[in-house]
Amino acid sequence: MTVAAPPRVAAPPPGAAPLSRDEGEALWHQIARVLRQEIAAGTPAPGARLPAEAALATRFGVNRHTLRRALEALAREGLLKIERGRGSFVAEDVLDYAIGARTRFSEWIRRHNKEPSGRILRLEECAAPVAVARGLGLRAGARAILLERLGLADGRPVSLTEHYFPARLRGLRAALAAAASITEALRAVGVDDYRRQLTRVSARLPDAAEAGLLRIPRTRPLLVAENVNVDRAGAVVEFGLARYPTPRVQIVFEP
Amino acid sequence: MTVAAPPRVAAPPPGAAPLSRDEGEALWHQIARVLRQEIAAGTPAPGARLPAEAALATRFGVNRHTLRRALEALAREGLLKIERGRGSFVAEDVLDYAIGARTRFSEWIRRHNKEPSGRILRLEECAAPVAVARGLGLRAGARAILLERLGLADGRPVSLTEHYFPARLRGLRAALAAAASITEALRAVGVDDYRRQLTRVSARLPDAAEAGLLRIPRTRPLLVAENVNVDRAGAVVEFGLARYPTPRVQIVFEP
DNA sequence: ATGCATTTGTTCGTATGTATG
DNA sequence: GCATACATACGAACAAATGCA
Repeated sequence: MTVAAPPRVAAPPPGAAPLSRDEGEALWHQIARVLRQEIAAGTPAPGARLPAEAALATRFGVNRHTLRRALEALAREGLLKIERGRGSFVAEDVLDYAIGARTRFSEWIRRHNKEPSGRILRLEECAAPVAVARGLGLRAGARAILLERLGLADGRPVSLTEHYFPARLRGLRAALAAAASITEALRAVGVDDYRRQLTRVSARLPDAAEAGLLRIPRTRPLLVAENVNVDRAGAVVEFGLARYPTPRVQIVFEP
Repeated sequence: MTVAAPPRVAAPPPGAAPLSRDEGEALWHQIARVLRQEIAAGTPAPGARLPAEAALATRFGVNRHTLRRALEALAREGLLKIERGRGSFVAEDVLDYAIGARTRFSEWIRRHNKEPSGRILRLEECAAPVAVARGLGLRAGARAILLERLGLADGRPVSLTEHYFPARLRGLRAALAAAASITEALRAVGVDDYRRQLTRVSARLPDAAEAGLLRIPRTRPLLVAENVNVDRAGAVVEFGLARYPTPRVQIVFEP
């Protein structure tokens, strides 16, 4: 009675293991398992876009509905982010930056089981911009030492920081050039302890240079954190201006 | 774009008080004073773009150089932000949101000498999304009470918040509908004190609905703060998800 | 500014297999 | 055997958001 419709419309998967169409595991469940495995293996990488639903459906030889069920499941698990009109993206693995703790960059990165590295972009004496001078408690245009640095975790950029120091810290510039960390350089000029006094957080879109250095599109906001560090006596020793790419980095505050 | 009559270089000002060309106060100084007054009066509003320099020069009947001196002065004062190729903008008056303090919305706004108000957008029982359930310490899909609210300061939107409460707090939904504040509603169901346990801050671009409610362009990032509130015994009583428009709002951590 | 291509979201309809009573 | 309910799977078409030239 029924018209003999073609029962097998589906194309076989090209290279990978074929899906079982037996009565065992549902197709969408098998697909989710395969994708979950691939994401865990690192391809596609965090933040990367998956092929379009139509393409994936073709790859697995299923209808788009079936594939969508698999994606929805992964999105519910938090492994994917689906954005209408744009595509599906592998979730970023977020680096929590704990404010308040006396954390050095390398410690922060290592706590997330990643390898820290960095690159000094600038180290110079300059006139402090207005906002910086206010933070450092200097008059506008006063001399300051500026260190700009790109921080990486497993080779991926995660921070772009400007550190301003009052010029009264004699020898600091040379110490910064020689030392492996800011803490160490400060200790070399007699500041053996300091703490974060205040942090102000905002966000904005990156300019072309920032986007290039941090390897993000210009539509991805930066978290911008200004902070003031003081020594034990309460004197300001550093004004920091850190830019973090979202959503790779989050700032966490735990009183 | 062009105003009524730009025929001559030194046109008289159209509607406002004329500038004095005596040897008293410099023209650019008078112009700066007028603009300062207008900005203080609220038009143009914070964040708004000023007319182009050429248009302003015409309005005051002065050369563009003269006008630029006035704008530069205002920019140095921090009242304006001049962006090459884009225009001059009235500086946003930043609302510092102090994290860590036990701050209620109305207190926060009043501390900045503005009048707080708000609008409840949603008040309903729903299944907690994954991230929320994790924050509340519930299993995924558990029932929760959701309150979504738009916060305003002097009529301008400054926050868009979702508050999730565990359904175990019986009667809370009615209390929220009746009470003027969340603190009050919680007290009505027996939670007489709570504190912020953790705050996680990120940023992203707004979707169309968020941009509309907060009255910002879609290219202006939001600060997104997730926070967990616990009662005196340490039990979670609220999971909050707040979205603040930048740069109108900054988040400040002060340990 | 406008239109176009791409991509996800939604809603129809159809068919099949399994479990239940 | 039959009716029902439910999950699975496929097909087509359209709606809506996005990005780009």
